[in-house]
Amino acid sequence: MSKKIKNMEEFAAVSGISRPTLSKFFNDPNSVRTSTKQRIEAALERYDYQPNLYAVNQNRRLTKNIGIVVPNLSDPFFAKIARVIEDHILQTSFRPVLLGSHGRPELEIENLENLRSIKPAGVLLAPIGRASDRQHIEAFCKEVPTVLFDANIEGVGEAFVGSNNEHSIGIMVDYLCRTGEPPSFFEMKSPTNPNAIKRRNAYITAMEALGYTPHLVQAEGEGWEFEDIGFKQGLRALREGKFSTNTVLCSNDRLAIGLLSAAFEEGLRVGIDPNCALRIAGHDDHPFSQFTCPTLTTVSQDYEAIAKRSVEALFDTIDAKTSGDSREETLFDGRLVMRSSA
Amino acid sequence: MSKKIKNMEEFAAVSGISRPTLSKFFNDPNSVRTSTKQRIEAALERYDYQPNLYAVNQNRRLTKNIGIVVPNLSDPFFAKIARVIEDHILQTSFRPVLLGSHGRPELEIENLENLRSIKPAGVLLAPIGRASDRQHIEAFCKEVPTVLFDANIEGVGEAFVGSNNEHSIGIMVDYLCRTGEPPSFFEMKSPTNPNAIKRRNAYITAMEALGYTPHLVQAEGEGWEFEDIGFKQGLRALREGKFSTNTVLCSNDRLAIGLLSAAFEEGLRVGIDPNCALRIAGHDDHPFSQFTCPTLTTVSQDYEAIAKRSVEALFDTIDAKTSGDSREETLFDGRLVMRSSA
DNA sequence: GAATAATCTTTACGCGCGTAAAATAATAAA
DNA sequence: TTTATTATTTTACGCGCGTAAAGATTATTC
Repeated sequence: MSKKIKNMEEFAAVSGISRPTLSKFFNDPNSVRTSTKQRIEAALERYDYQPNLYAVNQNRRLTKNIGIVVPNLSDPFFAKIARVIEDHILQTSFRPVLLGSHGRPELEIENLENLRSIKPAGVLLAPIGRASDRQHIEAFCKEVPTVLFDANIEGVGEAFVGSNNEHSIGIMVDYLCRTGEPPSFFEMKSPTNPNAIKRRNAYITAMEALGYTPHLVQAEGEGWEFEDIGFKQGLRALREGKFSTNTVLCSNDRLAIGLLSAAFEEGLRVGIDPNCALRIAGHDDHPFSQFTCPTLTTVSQDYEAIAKRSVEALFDTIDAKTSGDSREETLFDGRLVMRSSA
Repeated sequence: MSKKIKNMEEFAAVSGISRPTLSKFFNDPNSVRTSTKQRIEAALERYDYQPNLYAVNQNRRLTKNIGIVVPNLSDPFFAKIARVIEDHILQTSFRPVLLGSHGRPELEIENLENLRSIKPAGVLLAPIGRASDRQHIEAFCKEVPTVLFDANIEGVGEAFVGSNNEHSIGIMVDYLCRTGEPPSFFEMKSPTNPNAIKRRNAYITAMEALGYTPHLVQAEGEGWEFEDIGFKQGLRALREGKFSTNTVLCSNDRLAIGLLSAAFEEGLRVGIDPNCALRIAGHDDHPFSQFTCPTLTTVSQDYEAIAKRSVEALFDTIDAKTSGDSREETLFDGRLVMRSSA
């Protein structure tokens, strides 16, 4: 708790330990003898010193940084999964570096460029999706071990970890059909996210398997303001009677939250009860979906499993060093979360 | 679009520009003659080179990094304001480094430590609040120019930028009293955030000024799961008839969202209409408050102004170099957002 | 076209640390 | 205690870039 130490040389002088040994210690405290380790730690108590991050990393080919890039940190879904991933990384000797792309492909690329300049050991990337600059990302993945999560880009990155949309939409459609009228599917007309496409197809497949005619209701609009789009386009769809039955399955929870709001505006009672006019279901188990009115029936993505597996997959490829012979795709099944909206 | 360049020396060779000039260019492209700049930029098109970040910064006393630390990135309020701040910084030659503390004071300190090791030019910090390690933060602020925002810690940092809670609670109480029964105040019993204390006091003052008796309803609970606390404790308060009138002003929107959900659960109609059983108002204009059912009447914090002023204040102190003679506190007035819940 | 100013090149050193090699010291095994 | 093993110290060099100084080149001005 005293004098400020400038560099490792100086710290070596005051602590009575040679500089190379200190260097070893800071790289891995257990690589030195226990008695030495204790002496160093005692000295660290008394003197305020930490190695210069920039000098430490300048000769390293790789650092101990792991980049995390998500499309939009303002979306609680990504905030949540990023948080879980961060926690997993913090439990290792690596450090997470979290970047959000604000939904903008240019920023996504810029984030990757910036990451490249800090020479990360690896990167976990949830691509924006359709709008992403595939070429650029592909080039990046060739230089830095990268695992994609949430949104897949075929053939890019060392691995992909995400949700099994076929399964989750399947169980939801089954559930809805079993307990009431078959659902229409409410989605963005031109979704940025590839999961949306998979969900649409899964919906169609599931409906046909049950002998029903699929019915898509597509919302116009671009961007990430899903609640707003869900509200405005949902309101219009409700007024124009676009939904073929009393049941709507939304492509994601944020759209569902908007639709819920629109239904309320229209004075429509939403819920599973027989005296309700509408049933609405979502997908993702968005952090807020348990507080909507009524609470939202949805499919929970397995955040924990996706985060854990993504991190594992990344460390696997980092350790293996053998880049990209086999690209593994891991999909986790969702879980039906029955609440009161459907 | 070709050969990979290892270092500036090599890039100097292939581009025909001397290394010191290149160094100048990378520090400020406009510090070299236009013709030279063009030659360099042309070479950059053909060769893949970017200066080694670590080598660049190792001799600098300060880097071009600005740290941003918020209590919790999973809270859309902080996600949003962080996003606006990031945008402001991106418009300068500085780069934002965003860190969330997951609501944990240890992580907050760790984030600051990590920031210190990257030698940021300055830091924008929204402290967790009561739980924050004041001593540690104070010590940090003495080394790195730091501007606090959202939550104030008296005397710490070069400046503080936040909301004028007295004003915003004042106008809300006025509005509620003018249009119906005077409100109870629903809040956390022991809030982490200092704004909560100010809002409580502002509520009491405003009520007394209007000749009403203040009535506090305090929710037990710790942590950041405000919606959940608002729901559970709100449900109990409703059942036990804890609210003295049909009107409730919540300390923040997330609590209000929980209470809204509880009211729905209890079959209570919420809204400004005469045939409704309850009026609920919030504070913050949380991104989701326009999609609740009913939409939430609240006070909008001036995100844009707070973000802008915070960044300005930080650059002021960075430029001035003269650390902390006068600590400036800037408060922005909120704006009443009338929607349908109250 | 010469004089002045601005810019560039050459040369050289330093930053703080990683790390290799050889010598020395501390520990463990015999 | 001696020997074998492991850990530490000494010495020395390199990483990629910032930057200072002095001389050479270019642009600007009259």
